[in-house]
Amino acid sequence: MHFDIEDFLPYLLNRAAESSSVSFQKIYKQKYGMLRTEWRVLFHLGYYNEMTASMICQMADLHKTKVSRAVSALEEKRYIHRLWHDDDRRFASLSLSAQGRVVYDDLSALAAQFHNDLMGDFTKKEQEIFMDCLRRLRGKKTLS
Amino acid sequence: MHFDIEDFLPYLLNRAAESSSVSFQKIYKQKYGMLRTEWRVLFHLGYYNEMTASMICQMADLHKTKVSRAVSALEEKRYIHRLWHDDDRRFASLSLSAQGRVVYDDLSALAAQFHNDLMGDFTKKEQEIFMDCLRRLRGKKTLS
DNA sequence: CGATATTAGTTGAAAATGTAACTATCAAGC
DNA sequence: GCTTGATAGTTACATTTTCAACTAATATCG
Repeated sequence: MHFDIEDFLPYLLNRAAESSSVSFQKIYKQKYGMLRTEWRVLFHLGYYNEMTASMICQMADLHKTKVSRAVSALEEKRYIHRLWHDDDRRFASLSLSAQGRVVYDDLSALAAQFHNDLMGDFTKKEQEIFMDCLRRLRGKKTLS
Repeated sequence: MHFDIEDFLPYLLNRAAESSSVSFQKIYKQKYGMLRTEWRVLFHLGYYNEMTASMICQMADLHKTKVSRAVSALEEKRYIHRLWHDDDRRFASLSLSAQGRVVYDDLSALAAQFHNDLMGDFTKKEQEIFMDCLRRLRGKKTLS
């Protein structure tokens, strides 16, 4: 079976992912001193309003230690609140603070714009297929 | 402008990239004790036969310190040779050793199979568009 | 030729990540 | 109620990565 380096999917995906992430990273890093994982947690909270850390782990495909550290960092920046449940004191509801909401509103607008810029070159049809492939790919594990 | 979390391209790309890379990583890690960057350098050398470190940096979108360390690791594993140029002693030609070639042949065959498994669900048309989008995306920098 | 600038690659320290072990809380079975 | 097992989240330590400073060799320009 022939191996073509420029077509190897994990490689192509990684380069495209890195390329797009690094450009957008500059924004949240410069403006708000956030790391990639922090931005990821922040936008989940901004979008879904209230989640526990483990919900974020599941939805965002992040390891719990990464989330734990991002949550601490975001709390220190005063971007989120953490409310420990009274009925089950193992877990806490996480939600954006007023300040965190401002940051989210700003960044999510920029993100939307960034997304559209990236997609701008593609036709509607291409966009659909592209996104669809990406979604179907995620979570797929082969050669197990 | 609306921000939809499940459609945000860098996020989708990252998850798809991570998901596919992590699965394949198990293979070269278990069989040959290689890191991701080492596998990346190895398959460039296997494919292009002879390159300098800085050529690899460019082509593979890797930072020179990462490549430098990967090259040292691969040399220690006896998978590559390093030949310092006589006419310009700043740089060295890197190439696979016989043993490295065996490893490359094995892994590239598995990689090709892995790639096909990943792509298996997509139609020919989808595959084309998908790959094309990925290639066009790479290197694109927006919001500068 | 000699000073300065570039380029290839390496190294060390700091930051981030991954892994495994840990605490604390709750659930289930007896 | 007590033991055993699961779950939420944190912490410690080892591994990787990043960033900036470095060496060494060559190129440029007076």
